[in-house]
Amino acid sequence: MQLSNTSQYAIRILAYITDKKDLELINATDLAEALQIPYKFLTKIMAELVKAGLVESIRGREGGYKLKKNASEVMINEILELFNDSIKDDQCVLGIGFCNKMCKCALHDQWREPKLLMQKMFGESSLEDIAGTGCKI
Amino acid sequence: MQLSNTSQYAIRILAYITDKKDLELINATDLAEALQIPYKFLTKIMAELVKAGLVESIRGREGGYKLKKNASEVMINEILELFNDSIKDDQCVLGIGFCNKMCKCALHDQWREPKLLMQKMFGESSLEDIAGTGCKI
DNA sequence: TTTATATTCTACCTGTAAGTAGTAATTGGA
DNA sequence: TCCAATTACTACTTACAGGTAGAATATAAA
Repeated sequence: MQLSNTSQYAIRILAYITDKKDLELINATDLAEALQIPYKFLTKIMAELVKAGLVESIRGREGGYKLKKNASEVMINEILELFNDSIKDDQCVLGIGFCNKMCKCALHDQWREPKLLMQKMFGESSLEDIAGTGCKI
Repeated sequence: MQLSNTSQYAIRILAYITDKKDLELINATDLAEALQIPYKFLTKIMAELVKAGLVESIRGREGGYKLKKNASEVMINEILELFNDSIKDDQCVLGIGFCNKMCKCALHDQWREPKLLMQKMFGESSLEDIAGTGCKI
């Protein structure tokens, strides 16, 4: 009942970059240090974020990363979808692929409300919304 | 953002046994068939449920399984704990072991309410409560 | 006592997420 | 031009959940 490490890292990385938007570029070494994410694993995630168009990268000396989209337009859910971690409507707590309106699992109705809250949380929070809050790691 | 397959199977198995409590014993073959769980994997889970004291097993011909505790006294959460799948108070959506009151992650406050709902759902629903509801698989 | 039907135990296989290693490609500055 | 700093790419390793295989053990019935 947790997001994957990769998704959690990705959200934290993007929130951090958003928060530091006064800096033109942030490089992988600084990100890994600040967010306590293994450097090599971080660069792997960054490459996916670049490929997905969320982040722009500048290679070579003095290079680094910056947000490509407006932080207020990037919802958390968009990040989760990249890593197949978003909460689908037909996904249920005892589902394993079986659960639907015809054949409800035993916790189907109780699961509805927390699921909706989580979907709302991920669907309506933008990077800008979460960037300033709380600790950075 | 899902329970492990093992936990989901375990809950469904126990709910099914609860629902069939008029039968004295149910064997692994019937459970696997009825719940569409791979037989060998099911027997592995059953052995854990027996060891945990939730289920009693009778070996040999005409053997099988039955609930050992009263179905109204077994909360879903007790099952989840067996498979390290229960929702801990200090577990957070972006946590990875970091999140606490001193250093909140960016979604800490938004996570509170769905987490409480899930804890309530798992902590206050007994096998008896869920046994009759919905489809069996 | 033998046999068929059960659970139990130990070991293995498989797929995937997480993480690591090394090298290639790019680029600004000395 | 050359070097150092940077991202990108490819491949590998590790850990673990999920699942499988086969033999051991137990027991009721014939």
